[in-house]
Amino acid sequence: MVARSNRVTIHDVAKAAGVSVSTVSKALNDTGRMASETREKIKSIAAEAGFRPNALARSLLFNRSFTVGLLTNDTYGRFTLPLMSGISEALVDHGVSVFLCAIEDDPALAKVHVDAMLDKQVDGIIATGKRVDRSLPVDLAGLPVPVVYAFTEGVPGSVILTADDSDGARLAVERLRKVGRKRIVHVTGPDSFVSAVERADAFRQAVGPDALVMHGAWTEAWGHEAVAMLWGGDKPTPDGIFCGNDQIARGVVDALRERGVRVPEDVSIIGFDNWEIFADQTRPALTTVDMNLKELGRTAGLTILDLAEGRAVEAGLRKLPCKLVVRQSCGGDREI
Amino acid sequence: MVARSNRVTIHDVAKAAGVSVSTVSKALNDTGRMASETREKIKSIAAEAGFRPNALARSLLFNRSFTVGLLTNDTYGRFTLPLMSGISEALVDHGVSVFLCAIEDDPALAKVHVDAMLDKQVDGIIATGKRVDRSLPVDLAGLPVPVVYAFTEGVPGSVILTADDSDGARLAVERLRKVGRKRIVHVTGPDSFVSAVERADAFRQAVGPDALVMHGAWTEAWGHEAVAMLWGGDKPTPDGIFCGNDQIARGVVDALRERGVRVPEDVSIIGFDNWEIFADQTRPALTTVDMNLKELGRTAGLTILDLAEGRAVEAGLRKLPCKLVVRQSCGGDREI
DNA sequence: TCAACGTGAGAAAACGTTTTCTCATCATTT
DNA sequence: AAATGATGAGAAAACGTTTTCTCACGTTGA
Repeated sequence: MVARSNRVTIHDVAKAAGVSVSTVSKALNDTGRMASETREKIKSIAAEAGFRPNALARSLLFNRSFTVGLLTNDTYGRFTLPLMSGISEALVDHGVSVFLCAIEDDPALAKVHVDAMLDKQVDGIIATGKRVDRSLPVDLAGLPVPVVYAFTEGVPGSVILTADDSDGARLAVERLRKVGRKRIVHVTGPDSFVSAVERADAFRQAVGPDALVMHGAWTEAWGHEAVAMLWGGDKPTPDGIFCGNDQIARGVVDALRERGVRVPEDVSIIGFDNWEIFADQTRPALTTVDMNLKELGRTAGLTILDLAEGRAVEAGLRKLPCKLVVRQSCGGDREI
Repeated sequence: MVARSNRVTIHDVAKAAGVSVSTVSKALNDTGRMASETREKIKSIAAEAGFRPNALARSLLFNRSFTVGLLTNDTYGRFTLPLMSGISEALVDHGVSVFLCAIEDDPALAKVHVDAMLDKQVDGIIATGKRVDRSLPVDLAGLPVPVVYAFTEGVPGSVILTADDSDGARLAVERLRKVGRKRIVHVTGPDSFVSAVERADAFRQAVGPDALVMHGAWTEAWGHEAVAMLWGGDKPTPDGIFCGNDQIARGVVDALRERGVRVPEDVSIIGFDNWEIFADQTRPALTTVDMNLKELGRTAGLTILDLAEGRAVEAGLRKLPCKLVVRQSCGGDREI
């Protein structure tokens, strides 16, 4: 047929132990009946030979590949990597490995990857992306394996996991209040993003009816611009700014410094995302909302496992809480 | 044994077509002898039934899983993601999927993942990391599958792929010269990094014996600090700065702006890494050296495939050329 | 008319496991 | 002494493919 490798199989162990393969299998799996002496002998011979069962053969038998696919169009990895990390962490204990497929918004490529995963009999597929209000360029409904959507739009009736944006906004406002801020504004991304809108709504709810929300791009430049607008007029300037992401926050902090406004003494800043490369490098380092993506990944992994093993899982959208990561940009970080 | 799935197998097709499984197999693979009429009929029946061969079964037979493992300790994904993207792109045409395993510098975790990959009969393993002069916390020598090291330290005698740091430095200096710069300095990371040293050496080679190289941290803060040092004394200030990464470059650009020094009119800046989130967001946007990590990934993928299929591959360190990505921070970007 | 040959298609083995079933042996009970 | 039961271990089937071998049948040539 084809060149055989030299890996040691259960047959080799059987031969070495002078027993049948069935006996070896039962010995190693602690099943069946046999003299405990035989069992131990076989175990030691197998260990010595470095025998490890071929997972492919077991998969074929059990119809379980102990493999899941992670499909993403987030080429940057901004959201995918923490998620992946959580998934992997949750599943490695169960002997499950993860196929990562980056599909770059290309429907044809997506289909190729999905088919390849299906052919390899993945136990399930986790779909993720870079926005919760956009779906991947491929239809995952009606697949012969379970699907979980994490941080991306999913079809109705499916399991969808996402971060609770409202919770994140509440956390931020709560903190700003706690450090004594009264005039709080929200500088965030475009209102075409559901996330931005949800946070803005929760922000208004928490701050009050006349709360100011400024929509713009998700960029540092918009942070600068927003500061120019806020400090440029003759209205009273804010003493607390909740930013829609860490890049905007970075822009805001830099712009304030250029104006001689002190952060956090004069104004408290809170970001969103906890993208460490920004949050940590900004001076002062950003206090920011963390979406707990790793935890989200862990949940996604365990959910797909439940599904794969036939346990019932409640369908629908499930929002996981955020957490606040306290650094210096908001103040109050020493009080603890 | 276990719950069977309802996937359509070759047996189902055979039954539907009223022939034997061997005939179906030969029909679909265009092998063997049979009436072309039979062949076509079987093909159409298979297509209609949506038959796709179970890759697990083929793998078992061929001793090839069409699967490779990517092992990384770069949790950030700064280097791993472009690499992964290239690997995947190169291999998807060959029906090969990629297991991604993030091992976070944990030897035990690494071993677990490697064992899991081996059990699943991966055709090869690609190791990668965050530095070319550090190795992963696991010994990959003597594995029963081929290993390729990409952007991480590998054992002697193995295949090691990395970016050509010297080439990158030469590219940068060449460009600075081309836009007319005479007093060029290099602000880079710690000299404990082989990459930093290699680039520094190539820089000196290109600029001349009295070239100034400043080692510091890989941070924006160091960029600021370096500018303070360069502009703080009474020596002539440089008119071109080659930075060791984009974060330093960002710091340098910001510090210069604060001093009223114009970029690129007065001073040309070139970064390293082409980390778009920095390079693109800096004002002016950074001209920077790109290590071609995606191409490196592609090469790594094809190499592991060669190895897996028994083709000879020359062992040793192979350095792939960099490329310069021209934006605005160096000037000369309109001349083209 | 008979041998040689070509053609179409199926049977069976193989890949490496696990599990069910069967069976031989030996000890215990009547 | 014969029947029963417990114990230890192996044979075989199964998972879904591919490939080699075999064979029946029909055609061609002498």
